[in-house]
Amino acid sequence: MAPPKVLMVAEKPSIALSIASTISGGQMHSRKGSTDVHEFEGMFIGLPAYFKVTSVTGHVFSVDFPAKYQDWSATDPIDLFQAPIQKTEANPKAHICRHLSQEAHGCSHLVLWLDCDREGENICFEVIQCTGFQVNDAKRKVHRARFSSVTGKDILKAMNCLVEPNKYEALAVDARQEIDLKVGVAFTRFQTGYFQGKYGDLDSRVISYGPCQTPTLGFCVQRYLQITTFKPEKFWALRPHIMIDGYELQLEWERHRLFDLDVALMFQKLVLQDRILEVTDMSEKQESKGRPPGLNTVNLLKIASSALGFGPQVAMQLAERLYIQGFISLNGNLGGYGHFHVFTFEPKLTNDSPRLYCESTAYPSSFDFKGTLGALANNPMWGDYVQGLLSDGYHKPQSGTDAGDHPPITPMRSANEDMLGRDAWRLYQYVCQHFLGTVSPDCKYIRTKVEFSIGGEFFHCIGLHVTVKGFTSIMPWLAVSEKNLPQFAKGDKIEVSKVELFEGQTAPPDYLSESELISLMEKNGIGTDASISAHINNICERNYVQVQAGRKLVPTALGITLIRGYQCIDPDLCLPDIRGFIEQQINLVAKGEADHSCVVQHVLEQFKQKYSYFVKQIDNMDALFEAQFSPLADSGRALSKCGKCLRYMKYISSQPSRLYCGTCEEVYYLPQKGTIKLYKELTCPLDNFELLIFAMAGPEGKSFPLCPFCYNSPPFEGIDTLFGVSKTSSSGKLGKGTGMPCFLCPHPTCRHSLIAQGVCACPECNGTLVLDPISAPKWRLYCNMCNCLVLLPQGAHRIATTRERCPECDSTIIEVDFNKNTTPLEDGATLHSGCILCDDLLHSLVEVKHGKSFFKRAGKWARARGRGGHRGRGRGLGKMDPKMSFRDF
DNA sequence: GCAAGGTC
Repeated sequence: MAPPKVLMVAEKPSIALSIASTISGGQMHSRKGSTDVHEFEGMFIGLPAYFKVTSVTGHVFSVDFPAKYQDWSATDPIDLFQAPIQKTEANPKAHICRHLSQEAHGCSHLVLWLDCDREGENICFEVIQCTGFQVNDAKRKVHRARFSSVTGKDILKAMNCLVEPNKYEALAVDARQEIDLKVGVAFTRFQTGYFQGKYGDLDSRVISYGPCQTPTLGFCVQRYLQITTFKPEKFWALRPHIMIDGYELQLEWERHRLFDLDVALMFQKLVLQDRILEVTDMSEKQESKGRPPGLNTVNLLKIASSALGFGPQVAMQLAERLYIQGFISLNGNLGGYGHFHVFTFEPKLTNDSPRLYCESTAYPSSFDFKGTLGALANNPMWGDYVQGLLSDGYHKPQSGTDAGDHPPITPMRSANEDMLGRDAWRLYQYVCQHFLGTVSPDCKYIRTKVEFSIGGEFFHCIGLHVTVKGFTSIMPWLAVSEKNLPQFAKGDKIEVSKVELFEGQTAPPDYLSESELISLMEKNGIGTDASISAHINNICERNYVQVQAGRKLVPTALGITLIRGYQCIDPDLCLPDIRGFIEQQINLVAKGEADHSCVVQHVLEQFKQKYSYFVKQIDNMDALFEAQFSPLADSGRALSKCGKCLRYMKYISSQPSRLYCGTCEEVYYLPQKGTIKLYKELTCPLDNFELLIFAMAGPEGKSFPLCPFCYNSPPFEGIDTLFGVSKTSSSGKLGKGTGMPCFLCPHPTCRHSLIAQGVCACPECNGTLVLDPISAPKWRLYCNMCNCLVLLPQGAHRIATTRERCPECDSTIIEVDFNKNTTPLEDGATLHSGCILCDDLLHSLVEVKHGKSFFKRAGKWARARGRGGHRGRGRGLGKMDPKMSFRDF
């Protein structure tokens, strides 16, 4: 009998590789798939077995509303609270579900190696669903491996005590997903619709709300408000100076500072009257500054922002690259674990008692410090320092304090600036310095305090003398600065040289730094180490805050107005506790103390009430918007004439760009990310609106006419392809700015429709090549569906479509008026019409240019393709297969 | 066009 097959699934490919390497001892066969699969023979529960180890890439599924709730105008957001939700594949193109189902075929055991956190537990059940295993099936068993790090020791330990996946924890994640989706989307749709329908200069595509992003913004605005409401106060401080051996020394006042000038003056007078300082006490204390604990993701992001000037998103990208290239290990959810730990697993380092590491700043007991140090020993930058550590003995790092079950970020390989590039090098350098810091001695110094009295007042000065630099020699920015004091003796009497009355003023705090924000988010449980950067990025992209010099976060008028609005309607909405509340509720589910659907119902009911109240009170928030923003009617410049009232509409250029008819109070969205202008005062034959020309950005961006009304409300049935549909969205959702330009319009007689401007079938897809009407003198056709471009005879005076069709291939006959200096026609004739496929002259003058790649099939490309019976994607642009996309007419 | 969470 063949040995049983065991399928093991990890959360990401790198962990699958580590697990397979460990269990197989490196003796495995790997093959490609949606994700790699590693196969080998071994023992499972005491019997021979055939193993297959593969992975997912994070969540397999994500939640969303069904299609009927996707139309913003047709759905009242309050209905979303009770709406059904559905799970769809998070990345349909990756076919992870199919992959798992195929790999599971014929397997009698499933071992779940997903990360040991709540999200991982949830992914376990996603995997179970894809594989077709059942949790309580005695014949095909499901096992959960619980590992605290991806080290050889922990992997083998987990293999030997497999448990069951925890349904409660998975359900808690389901609950969070549903709550976040419903609350976020309901508030976002409502406030977007409300405020964008009234104001023209909000400059944000969407006025989003979310239980993470909004409190994040709240922190920034809170600081802003502290600054603007700050009242400076004057204060005074007495500063006596003494001269010793020609050096002047300034003493600090025990009272620090006073806010009353008269009182300060009185003390100054007392001191001046006495004139003699007496040394009343001297103390020396041995103090130390501890070496840092291991580096975790959040701290790396903070340092990257505050010391290196990299935003969290950039820092994550740099770190990921360094990880992939094997220069550093990563912890948290960033990139997983280095294989380093697996392959250099040394039993002799593990004589510590076995222990679970729950802190992401703590190193696993099996961490190979010697190996890691050895890897850095030849580096010219800090090689000497490393040699010193290796010969004098490195120190055991501090145990960390942060939660999470991942080992710290450490260097893996030596590198120099040339290998990494400037930015990555700076980050890598920090990782190395930090790692070396964690295994260096603490910094030790002696702190001397000398106390004085004069005129009944007390003063002091402090001296610092470093005895052991320790880790500060590799992290010099943390060094304790030496401060020498002259020799004093108790009872010494010294004459003051002057008694300054320093006048100062209290100052407001600075804007919140990104690094402070990250700390606040971490402290309040807003986001995770992997998502913190996304939330910060979010509030920047939505134009709520701007990152200014020194990575300070300055809220915009929009950000401030939103938060002030929540504060006056329902402050809970922007407080960090809102996340805490959700978290605490789903914790009950995770612990099995409350039923999943009861909790979801309960939490949603509360948010629904908050939502209703918010909608009811929106006037209060609107009063703040009114004071800050301009009504649509006052915004923008007059552009196209409305076909209903025949008055000019206003073009609102701030995103989302749109037209607003003040008389009809209607908004017409436009295609986004391009320029728009009037199209010669031409009008749409259907509704009389003035046509516009939209030009997409870039030299190859197509330009096309559109009718503002038709674009938003396609006039014919069966227009299932629209312009501007998000390509990344699986459900083909419609959004602002999607619509029907003239090149998709099937109007039979309009000069600008697909019928009039279409020339022939696109060689790349099912679309139609249409004439770009304003492309002169670089005349071209573009596909109305994909990005295929065809260059027409260059420099022609005019190129236009005619109403005639080619008798051979049914393409539209085009008419070309060549420039008389460059005309290819005999006798200087300039006018020529024909089919671009069948007319030899025209055909020789066209080139296909598709995206960045440029190709031309030796002048006969179209025919060759047709005649050869080539069955590629779509139909060829050939005379044997010439059907146009308007064949339906 | 919308949330937050994985990871690529």
